[in-house]
Amino acid sequence: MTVQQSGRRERKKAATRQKIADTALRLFLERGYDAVGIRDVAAEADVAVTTLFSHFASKEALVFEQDEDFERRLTRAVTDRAPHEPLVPALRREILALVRHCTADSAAPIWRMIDASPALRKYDDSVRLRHAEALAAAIAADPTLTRSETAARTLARFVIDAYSLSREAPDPEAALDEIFPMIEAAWAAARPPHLT
Amino acid sequence: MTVQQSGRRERKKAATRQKIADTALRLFLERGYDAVGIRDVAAEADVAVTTLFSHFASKEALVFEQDEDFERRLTRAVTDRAPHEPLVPALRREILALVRHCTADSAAPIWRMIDASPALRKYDDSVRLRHAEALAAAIAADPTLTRSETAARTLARFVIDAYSLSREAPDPEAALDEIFPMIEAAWAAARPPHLT
DNA sequence: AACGTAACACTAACGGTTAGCTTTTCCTAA
DNA sequence: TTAGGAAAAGCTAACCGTTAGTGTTACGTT
Repeated sequence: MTVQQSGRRERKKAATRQKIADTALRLFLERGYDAVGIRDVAAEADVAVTTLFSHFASKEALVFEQDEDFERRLTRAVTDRAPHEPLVPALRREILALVRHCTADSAAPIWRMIDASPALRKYDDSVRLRHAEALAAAIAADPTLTRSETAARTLARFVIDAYSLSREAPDPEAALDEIFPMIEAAWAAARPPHLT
Repeated sequence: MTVQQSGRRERKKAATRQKIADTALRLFLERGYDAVGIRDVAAEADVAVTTLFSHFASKEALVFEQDEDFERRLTRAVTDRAPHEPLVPALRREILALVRHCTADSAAPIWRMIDASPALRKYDDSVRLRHAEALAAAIAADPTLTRSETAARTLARFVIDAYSLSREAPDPEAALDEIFPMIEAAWAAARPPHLT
């Protein structure tokens, strides 16, 4: 049983992970994602290739280092909202915040790089689907919502679609203004679950 | 200028492509997707590895050989529907047909294989997104639909979501019965485009 | 102080994919 | 009919992400 660690080990591990991520992002932005190899990143971060892969599951994952934050924020928008606050407006607020975060000037070079690389775009797609599943689980777990599993999953997909479509739109916030009324209507039309 | 070919070349090319696809699918189903290498497929189909990759962009593409059919059927459901037939019911009919096609017993082993392989699932996700874009373009091009570009893209995503969610559901057709009323409501709530 | 183990390193390989180049096969225009 | 052009296919050799196998170091515990 491992209990009560002083923390040096954990801190060193976190530092290694961060150094790898920082180095990777810097090299990718300097030379382009495709022009930088895993061996380059490992050498520049002064770690072994195997160490790099013990911290990140793939080369693409180096770019999406903080996607767990994204997922947590989404599910918390469901679970931590004020009592009796309607679901969809809460999700809309969170998606708006996330879209603003992604379209901020500081994040622009990263997203330009992602858009330029088919591998990264594909990875982003699959990440979004994972987030949709997590969101669906959070929605389905809310006892105040009397909707079926299928409706929960559907709403989750639609909300993630809103995020993705908004990011791609020329005017992201205007796109959200257009998409979320559609989602509201869809959610209102969702049937309650069958009681068997 | 190249014009008027007898067709032997094209037929041979199509035959080679088909032989590769058939061999690949057979080997994948016999031994498992991960257990069969590209070199195995090429050898068994009696072609060079480079030839294989001149017909298929990736190993995963071997499994999704006919995804262009899928895309064509979707866009035609929009463009070839009866005059003044409402859009969403037409799409619903087509999605239902496609879901039935995928969940038929004959297709079951293939989809079991896809579900078992993360690489194939990921590829399927990206294929669906491509189809959503094609569908969005078809919807946006219909002059009888007075909706914005964003609304068209949103509807396309929702429809593709319906397909994907339905395929994964325990009762696919019941899922469609639940999801499409939501899509109807969303489409009804979509704003007409701004006239500038 | 000694042991267990998590983190990291090293080498070598595997498997998908591509570049570079040659050969074969088909089409067409003289 | 044939010569020339080009598409299709072939071969070799490599690139690059990723992993297996096997130590080694550094930390935490007993």
